Amino acid sequence: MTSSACAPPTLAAASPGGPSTLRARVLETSRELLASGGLAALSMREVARRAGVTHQAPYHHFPDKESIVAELVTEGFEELARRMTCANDAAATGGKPEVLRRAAEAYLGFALEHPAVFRVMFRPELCDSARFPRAVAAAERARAQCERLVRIVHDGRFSPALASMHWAHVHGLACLVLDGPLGAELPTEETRRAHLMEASAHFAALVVAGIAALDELTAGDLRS
Amino acid sequence: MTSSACAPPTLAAASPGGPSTLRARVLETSRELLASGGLAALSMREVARRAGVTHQAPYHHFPDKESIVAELVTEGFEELARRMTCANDAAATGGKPEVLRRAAEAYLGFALEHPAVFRVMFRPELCDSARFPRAVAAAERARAQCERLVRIVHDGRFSPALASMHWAHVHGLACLVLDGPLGAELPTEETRRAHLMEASAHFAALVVAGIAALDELTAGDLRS
DNA sequence: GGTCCGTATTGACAGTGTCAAGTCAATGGT
DNA sequence: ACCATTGACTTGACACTGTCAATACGGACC
Repeated sequence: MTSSACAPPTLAAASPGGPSTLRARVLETSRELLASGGLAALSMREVARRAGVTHQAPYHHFPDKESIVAELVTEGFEELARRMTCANDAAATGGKPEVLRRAAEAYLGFALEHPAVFRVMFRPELCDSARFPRAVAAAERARAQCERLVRIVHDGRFSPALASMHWAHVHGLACLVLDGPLGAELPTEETRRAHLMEASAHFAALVVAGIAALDELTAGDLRS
Repeated sequence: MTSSACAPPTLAAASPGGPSTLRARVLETSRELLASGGLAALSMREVARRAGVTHQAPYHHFPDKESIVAELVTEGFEELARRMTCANDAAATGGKPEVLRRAAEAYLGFALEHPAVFRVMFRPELCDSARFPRAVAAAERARAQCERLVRIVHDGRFSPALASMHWAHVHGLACLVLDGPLGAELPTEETRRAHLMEASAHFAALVVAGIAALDELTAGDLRS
């Protein structure tokens, strides 16, 4: 319905009939606990309990709790990067507002569909970057797509501050609706999506119009 | 240097020579622990230890840990609302870009100067809104200032989505620099502030130019 | 003087993450 | 065919957490 292009894998990857190895089951259960009760509910011992093993069994597949979280974070950033890449790949079709709309939909769609994972992805203290280079690499890939978007929308121009502006727009919207005051007022995922896309449309319209106006202005300066 | 107007109270309020009552000392110690080691370091027992009392003494002033966090969150939103009010009060002087700059400086300045409190303020699971109406009231006050800003910048026009767009801009920047990839690259508070204000200046310029351009356009439509 | 109440203490309980051994089955080399 | 090794898992412990319950102290008030 929303976007049929690109590969469609979800976050809970792999085995369809139910994971057989304990490692996979630990990850699966961790995802469930994280999604249902937040990070507070994700406990080593509860994971082991639900997996039907002793409280130490998971330690043979993950050295500590942080490693499980890091795995989920990595998966999250990979999926996010995938969605953003997918949105940017379609940039040839549609004008700048449409390009921005698709990028926002990718980012916000991920945040709305995987809120618990999204939250954990941006808590660096939970996932030491030195210990888990795969996670930062995946995050880097997502960020590269943000930079690509900037060049598309700003006619090849780029600056770190410009990239931050765009990233902050979608990221701020996601945070506000997940953990901010907006969350309480917009209970269902549909109303959230609608509100976020409306805010994002305002942003896109103003930015695109602003770019054109400022370009016109500097062009005028050069002409005079 | 930055802003001399309005009242200048910091977050660590009250008694100057060192708090005498245990309640005040608990709050003070909690602030320190939160600032130094994040929420993981804020433990009831550690607070009691540092205050030189038994592990149960703090319970006579706060029914549980959540109440301490809620108090810090409330203080945080009050200070944030104060800064935003202060910035908006100066809206008479300066054009729209300057108004937006001051608002961004208020929000981002608070986030940069009190990062640990800021983070906790946007974790609703830590501070049940039903139990702590004072916290939500303070948050509401901050939000009202955001709406005031929207009306100032958009010539009296207002919509929830527009407000979300503006709030998301500053909030997203703050989150990215505190917990996102920007945090790792911008180590000092000064470089962070500079980068954020540059990104915010881009936003202000594009939005203001965009508003003017879109107004021009609809005016043209009416004329034709 | 006696009573009450707010403050603080001591002790316990369940829960957590994690370390250290121990059990047991499969595997691979000689 | 035997034996050593390795990996997966269990059992048991430790330190730490938040919180409940019962207890002691000390001043205020009647």
